[in-house]
Amino acid sequence: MDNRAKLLEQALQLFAQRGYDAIGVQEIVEQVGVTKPTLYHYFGSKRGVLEALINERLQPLIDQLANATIHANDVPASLAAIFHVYFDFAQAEPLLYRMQLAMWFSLPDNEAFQIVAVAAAQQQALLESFFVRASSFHGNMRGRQRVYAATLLGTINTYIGLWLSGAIQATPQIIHQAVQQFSYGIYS
Amino acid sequence: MDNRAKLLEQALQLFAQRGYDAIGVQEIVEQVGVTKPTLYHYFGSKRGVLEALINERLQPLIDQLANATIHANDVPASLAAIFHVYFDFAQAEPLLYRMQLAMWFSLPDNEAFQIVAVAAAQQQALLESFFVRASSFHGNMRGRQRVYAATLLGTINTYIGLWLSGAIQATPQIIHQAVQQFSYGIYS
DNA sequence: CTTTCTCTATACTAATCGGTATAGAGAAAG
DNA sequence: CTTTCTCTATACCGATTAGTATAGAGAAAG
Repeated sequence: MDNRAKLLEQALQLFAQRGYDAIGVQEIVEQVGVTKPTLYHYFGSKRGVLEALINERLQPLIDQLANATIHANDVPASLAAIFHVYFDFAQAEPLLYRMQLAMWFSLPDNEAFQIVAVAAAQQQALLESFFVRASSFHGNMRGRQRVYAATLLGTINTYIGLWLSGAIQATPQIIHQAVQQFSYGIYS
Repeated sequence: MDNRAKLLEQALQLFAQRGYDAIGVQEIVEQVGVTKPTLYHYFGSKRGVLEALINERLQPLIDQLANATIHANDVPASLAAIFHVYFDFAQAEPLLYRMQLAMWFSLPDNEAFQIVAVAAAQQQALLESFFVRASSFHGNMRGRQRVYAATLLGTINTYIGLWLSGAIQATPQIIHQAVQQFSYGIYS
């Protein structure tokens, strides 16, 4: 593992543990065993470190979400697929997901929020366009894409939060229940 | 308004805008027009400022929640009351609620999280004991208080998030829908 | 053999961080 | 009139912040 990858990994560990603002560049390079110019060579700034982390490691989630939202003819099946994408990703990258979640809930004027907001907007857009297309099959969805997308993400994150804290397991039954719970808000 | 109240109010504005870690003590006192020893006289530390904010301004939420969770014989009515407590409080103190929410989602080793965690644990405890008492009327709830409390808070925060962002209004119909959506995860 | 390019260390900057020692101003109490 | 208590300012503390100027080591290319 080269220094660039080591720095990225260590930054993730620290950001996910104490938060972006609470971590100094010095602490990252010390734990890797290099010095600051090395970090600034690869990433240019502290912000650049987080941007690289988000762009490189969160991209698979976006890609798989794009895949899961292509078809909108079988809404319940697509919803299950979407839940699976998030659960699988959170299980594969728990630290990254926790960090991204914390930053998404951090405040609008915060630097970390602004960086994560780009990736969050992509997810929101994919989900909204899915609901727009689904509305050609379910008339009562029309014009509610934004609320649906946000509620869906809220439900997903509630369950992932429960899983991350060890309160539930990520069984197919639980995922099914989460889908059902969200669906109740749609079809009613 | 005395200096203590001014400092508290300005700290809330800044914490809710850019986050606890991103704000320095200097910035708070400058915007109030006093100097650091004044702040340290009243609060002892930066941490003390946030603690005062949480203890004094978040207490009404805890109190009203305690009220709404006393009776557990009519579960749907109590759930509606709980949702109302949160919605009313978020409407009365939008900045405080946003800040508390961001800190609750910040990471466990973060200082702000540890301060908010106390108040969050009180809410969690009130909700859990409500579900425990409700289980004497609904047998299938037994042993699931923790998951129910977390899911309920997740649903509430999803809807409050939607309201804070202007995507929905806080109508009785919306609150009813939120209660129904959460209930689906319980009774099934 | 020389030049060029990539990477990394030493040593530094100005600014800011949370926090404090000291002192004084003003009101209250004796 | 004096003492005491509450509050606030000046001026400072050592530590840390993000970021950089300079230089050198080592490999690759000519």
